Amino acid sequence: MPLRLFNTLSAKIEDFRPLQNNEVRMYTCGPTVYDYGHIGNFRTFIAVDILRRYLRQSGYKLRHVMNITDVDDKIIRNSAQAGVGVQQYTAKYEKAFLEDAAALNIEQPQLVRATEHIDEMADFIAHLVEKGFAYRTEDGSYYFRIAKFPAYGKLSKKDFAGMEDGARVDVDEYEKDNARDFALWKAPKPGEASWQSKIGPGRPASHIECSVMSMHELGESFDLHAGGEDLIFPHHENEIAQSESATGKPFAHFWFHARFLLVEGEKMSKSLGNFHTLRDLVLKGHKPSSIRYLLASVPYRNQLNFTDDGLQQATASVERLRNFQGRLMTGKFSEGLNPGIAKLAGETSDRIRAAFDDDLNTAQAQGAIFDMVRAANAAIDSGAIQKADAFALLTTLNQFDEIFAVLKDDDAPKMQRIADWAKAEGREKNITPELQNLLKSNELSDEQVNQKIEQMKAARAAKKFADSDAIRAELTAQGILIEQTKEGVRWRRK
RNA sequence: GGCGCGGUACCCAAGUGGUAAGGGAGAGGUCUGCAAAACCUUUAUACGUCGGUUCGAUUCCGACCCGCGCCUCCA
Repeated sequence: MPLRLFNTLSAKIEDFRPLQNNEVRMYTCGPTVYDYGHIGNFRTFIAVDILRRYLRQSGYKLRHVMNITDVDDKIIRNSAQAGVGVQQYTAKYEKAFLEDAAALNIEQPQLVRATEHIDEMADFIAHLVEKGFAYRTEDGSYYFRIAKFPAYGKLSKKDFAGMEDGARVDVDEYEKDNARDFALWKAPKPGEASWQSKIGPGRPASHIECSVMSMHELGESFDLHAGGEDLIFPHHENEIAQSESATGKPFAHFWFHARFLLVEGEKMSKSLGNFHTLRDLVLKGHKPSSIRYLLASVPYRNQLNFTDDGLQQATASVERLRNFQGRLMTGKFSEGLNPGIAKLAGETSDRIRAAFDDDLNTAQAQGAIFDMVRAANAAIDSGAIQKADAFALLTTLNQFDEIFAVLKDDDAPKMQRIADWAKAEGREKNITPELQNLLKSNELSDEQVNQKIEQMKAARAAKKFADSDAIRAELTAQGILIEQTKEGVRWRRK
């Protein structure tokens, strides 16, 4: 069964097949690096990451490009306020974004930057002017002439016939032929970053970079273009208009949009005080894996309500999966195979695949894996699991985690890095006791913990329970959770 | 105003024209020197309200109520 994906362009769920052979070419509208990334950003990028990972798991080769917008109005404004150059300003936030994405196990696509493609953009605009799709105004700005592209509105399902009334005309844009015409290139203004180019001095307007860079890297027609739902209009609509006018060919075939999330039931906004960057959340003591899991839990086209409670629940779910994995990896199983378990693992694997094939239904995939966890745990308890079974179960669990990417327990070092950043930035007051508690578990190395556990085991064997309890208490205080099970002592970092 | 999405148990959240996945939380239990953890079991006479279609609707249609999104910078 092929992957079926919702395509914003057709407004339908369609079979996804690459245009060329087995290679998927996709482009993501990446961040504008003017501030630290917030969880809304990361919901989108995690949705894309899930798509990306699943395409690879499905056997496709992948060419995935994402832009970094490193010049725009906000950047110019903020860097001026901060009193640093645009370059220096964006470098800082690009680095932060990439670190945060990595903390969330978001795989990094090939990156392209707007400021590194100024010449290509100027060429592209010149070409549009030649073909009559764009025009220059007296101040040296360039605009796209919407009247020349009748399909305008096909992505956002807007009908622009006779809809010019109500559109505001910016003071700076008094020379536009039509109020809906959008900027391709902005003439220089005093104090703003500006480039020399074959179409004159200035800087690229907000939509041009994605058209130019995506086609530059992926070709005039490519498979998939992704971003947040807010980009449908005007950003992606404008990209389509520019690109298809320039080439006369269909631009992206699939348009993938992630829905906005809510925070505590309301739209996330700075004024409501529910605006969370990833770093804020970590400083409050939330693990990156919990955040990723929660953001991945609700299928990308549904509204996701991001709450503190949800984060706790996600943490518990991840723990359960990790415990299950730990049981399988450390358990002592006899040689052999139980056909019932092999069947369970196989069926679960199919269910997971079917769930992702169904427009990336992550919630269904979770349902499948937890059904397996429950049945397999019961089987372990009853002694029905043998070595080959444990292996089969782990294989299915890994299949799940190749997409979800939450099993590996490396939260502590990631959180440590963010704590270190807070200190370096003079934000140590934002480091909560909750985070400090979690970081404690990072202080002991695996060897140190194992040593302590050997001491504890020895004390228990000698029935010196007071001694063993003392060691256990010490480890607990260090954030190390001890589990004494039939299969032996297991531990993990809290 | 235009276009669109959603309202499922205490919370989060899938899903289906034939009477409801999964997770969390609660309760009970197993294991254990104790504890913790882990594990198991259990928890919706019905899916916003009211009508309609149907042998049968939570699932289709209509109206209404409520929440949310886009139309303007925003992932």
